[in-house]
Amino acid sequence: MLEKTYHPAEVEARRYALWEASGGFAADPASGKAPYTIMMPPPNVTGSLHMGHALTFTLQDVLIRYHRMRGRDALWQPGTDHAGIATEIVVTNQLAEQHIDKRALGRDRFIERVWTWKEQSGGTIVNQLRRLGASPDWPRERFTMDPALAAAVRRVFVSLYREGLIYRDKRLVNWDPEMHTTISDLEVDNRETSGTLWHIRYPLEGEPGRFITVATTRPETMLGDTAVAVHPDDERYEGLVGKTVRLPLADRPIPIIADAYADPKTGSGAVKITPAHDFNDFEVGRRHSLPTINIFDADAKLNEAAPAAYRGLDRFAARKKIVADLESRGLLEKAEPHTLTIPYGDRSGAVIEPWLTDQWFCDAKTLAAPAIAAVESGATRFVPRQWENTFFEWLRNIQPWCISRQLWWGHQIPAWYAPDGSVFVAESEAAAAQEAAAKYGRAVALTRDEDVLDTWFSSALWPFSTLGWPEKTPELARYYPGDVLVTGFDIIFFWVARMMMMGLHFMSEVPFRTVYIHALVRDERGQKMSKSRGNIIDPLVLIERYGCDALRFTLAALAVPGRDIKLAESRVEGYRNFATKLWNAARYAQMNECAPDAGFDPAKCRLTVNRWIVGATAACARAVAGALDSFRFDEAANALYQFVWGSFCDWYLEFSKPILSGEDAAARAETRATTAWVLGRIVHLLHPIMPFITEEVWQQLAGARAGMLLTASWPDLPADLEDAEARAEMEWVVAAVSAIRTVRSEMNVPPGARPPLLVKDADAAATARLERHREHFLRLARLARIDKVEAIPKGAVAAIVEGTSLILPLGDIVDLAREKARLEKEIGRLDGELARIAAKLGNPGFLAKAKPEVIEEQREREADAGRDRNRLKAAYDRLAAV
RNA sequence: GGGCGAUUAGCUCAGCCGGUAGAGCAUCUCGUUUACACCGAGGGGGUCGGGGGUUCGAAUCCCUCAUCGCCCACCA
Repeated sequence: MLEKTYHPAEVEARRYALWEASGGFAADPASGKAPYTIMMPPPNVTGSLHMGHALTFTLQDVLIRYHRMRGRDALWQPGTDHAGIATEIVVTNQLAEQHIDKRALGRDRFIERVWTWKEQSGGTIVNQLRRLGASPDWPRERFTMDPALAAAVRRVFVSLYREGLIYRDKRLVNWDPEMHTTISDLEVDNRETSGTLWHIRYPLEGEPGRFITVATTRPETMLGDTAVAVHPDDERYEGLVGKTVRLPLADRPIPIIADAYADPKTGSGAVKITPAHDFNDFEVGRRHSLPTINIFDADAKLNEAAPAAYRGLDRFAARKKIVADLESRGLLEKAEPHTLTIPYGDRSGAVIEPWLTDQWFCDAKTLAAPAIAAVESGATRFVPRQWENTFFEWLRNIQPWCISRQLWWGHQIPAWYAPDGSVFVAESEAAAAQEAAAKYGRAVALTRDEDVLDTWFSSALWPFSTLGWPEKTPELARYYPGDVLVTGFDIIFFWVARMMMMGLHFMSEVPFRTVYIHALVRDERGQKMSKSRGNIIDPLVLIERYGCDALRFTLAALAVPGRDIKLAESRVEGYRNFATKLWNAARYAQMNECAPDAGFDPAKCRLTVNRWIVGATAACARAVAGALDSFRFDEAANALYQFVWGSFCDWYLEFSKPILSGEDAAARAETRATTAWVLGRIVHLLHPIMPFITEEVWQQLAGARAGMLLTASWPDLPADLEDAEARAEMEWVVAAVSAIRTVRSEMNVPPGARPPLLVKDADAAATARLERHREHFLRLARLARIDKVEAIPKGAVAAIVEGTSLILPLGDIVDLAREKARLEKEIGRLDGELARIAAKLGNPGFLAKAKPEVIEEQREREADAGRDRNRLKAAYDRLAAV
């Protein structure tokens, strides 16, 4: 017997353990079924579940459960990411709390610490995924630093290096002076800030008293200036080009050059050029073969290239001092407020410094071309489609990808240097040594490159490295390419684009056919959830409060394509109520001995209600499958909600009551079997979204022999179960009952009173229907506190007038005055409608241009309204005569 | 500076290949009916952001303005 209330926590723990132990999550390469693959975006190994995870993993789990039920060999490949910089920051901070300095500890011992931390906390996120009901193939779980995945990384690196697609170069990079590492353009967070624009006078050499004024937001970088640029067409500076200025403070001569980069409309029109510390200036410097003077060290403190007075100062302290010194020398023309964007490291929060260093780069432009082509050709398609533009936009303007990081935690770059600086890139030290020996004719001492690779380099390989690549495994042949990638738009660049590039390059095939991009989860006011705002909703708290199924259903119902999700807790509560409703419906079925009957054939039902609910179930199944096939999780959820609550519970179960307590044994049996059958279909259809409660209900109703829903078959119901006749009849009854209820509430019947209700002017068909469903009418009418429902044939008006209460066909009232007023109003409304329709039908434009069926529809509407109007007028006249 | 999205009932949102405005929550009224008060029945509440256009007809298509949000960008 089902308990009186549903206890999510207990059921979830028990059911999950049974599922996992059953092996039902596992893909089976030997099954002979068509594969269906989803690569799980690996969460950070040290992370914990937030609402974004809850959304993305719920949607993935819905898809994987659905397709598993549809008979596919479903592989949901799980795993975690080592998250280089994020993890290194966490562990470094932990060490700092224990007053341990990372550098003092040394590389090897630091990495040991990280592995220890990973062992301790690495299980958190995967266990939280279990709380969410996720059903990936756990035994296949991978970690981006697994030996096999590390081998794949080395193979890819070496291979791209030999093709010339990975190279070492000295360029300006984004340098994080706190973490002491480079980061890629994508990891830079540009924030608008209010600052100051300083106008500085640079004295012209040999012309005392003459200056050229430059404007800058970063005066400290002037110490690295190697030119001043003006626009070639700028008349103000005609004649100055080619002259020399004396760079203040540094006291160096630098040339005035002409370059179109200088915008006459901006600042003073003359711009200082600091090739070593500004991306634009770097380009200008290249064009004019200017020297680059690097004035910062790795901490972004001024180095020995700066005048002695500034050496060792932090860049911000130096700025203050330089501004003060310029002012005291009368070289500061003015300082004005100015908004500018300042680059921050998205992980460390430090202000990023453009810095000239040797780094490893990946030729993203070359790799991007096939990725662009694949989306253009439709080999991979985005849902919603509009994200393809975002994808194209970025890939078409892609810059070289800086892949080296000066971190310790990550895949160390497989490059070794000989004493003369020659580099040997190989998959192992032995192989590098061999190459070196071949070159020098003797063994030489090699030192390995200290740097590690960008985290996203290894995650870019995820779709094939997890399947065993570069080995030719059966899994690789079977599960690549994946069917769908589910992820948020925020990592289209970081991850999706790079998987496309690597997948196409190494597998000659896209990594996935469809990319489903979901929105961000925000709070109910539309704010992004963040720790600093304090508006984080913890999915685990919601799970504890309302149950996992309620949370999953909420996320599915709110997953409207292309729109952010504003999560209101009241929604979760509402769907918790929905779960309770389902539970109680199951209890009702159980109390009434509605047991599943293997011999039940839904096509053979005789009672109208049963034929109707069978058809409605089939329609619901069709709607849910159609919605899930097109990633409309919201439509699937809503179709189920409406059907279960609106059709099954509100109408069907109420209808079943008089039958089940009635005399007709055959009708009782059929209704019991139908109820059990429909409930069975419901838990199947609902299972992908609400796995726990459906499994529990199914197991308790059908018994263990029936097998788990997890591995059950999707109920594809034949369309011919949808019985138009039964549906029409039920629609009539539903409309009739609704009308009766309305009437009752409009009659102002005192509380507690149970008036009779007379259905007036009933024609033969209506009378027959009312008789056929008499018990149902009575039962449902009693819900409206009405005890007697009678049909009164046409013409029996006198009886009505003497009666206590009555209604017109499907719902009008009776107290004479009220009734007259109501009729007047209704007739007026119909007159208005008739006038509008007549105007329409008298409009030549309408007749000429509207579709024939629309015109026909208007004619029918006119005829209906006309009939209604005449009937009401007749009724009114009769009432008026009384 | 470019691009994208949003603006519909008090709140959160559907509807948008044009044809009489919908749901959930909230609110109000009624209700001890043998699954469920995490319930049932019913009601009130919207000139679909403003303006213009196309059309017989626009929440739905086009233009424009306003407000909000996001992404990208090298502007001193």
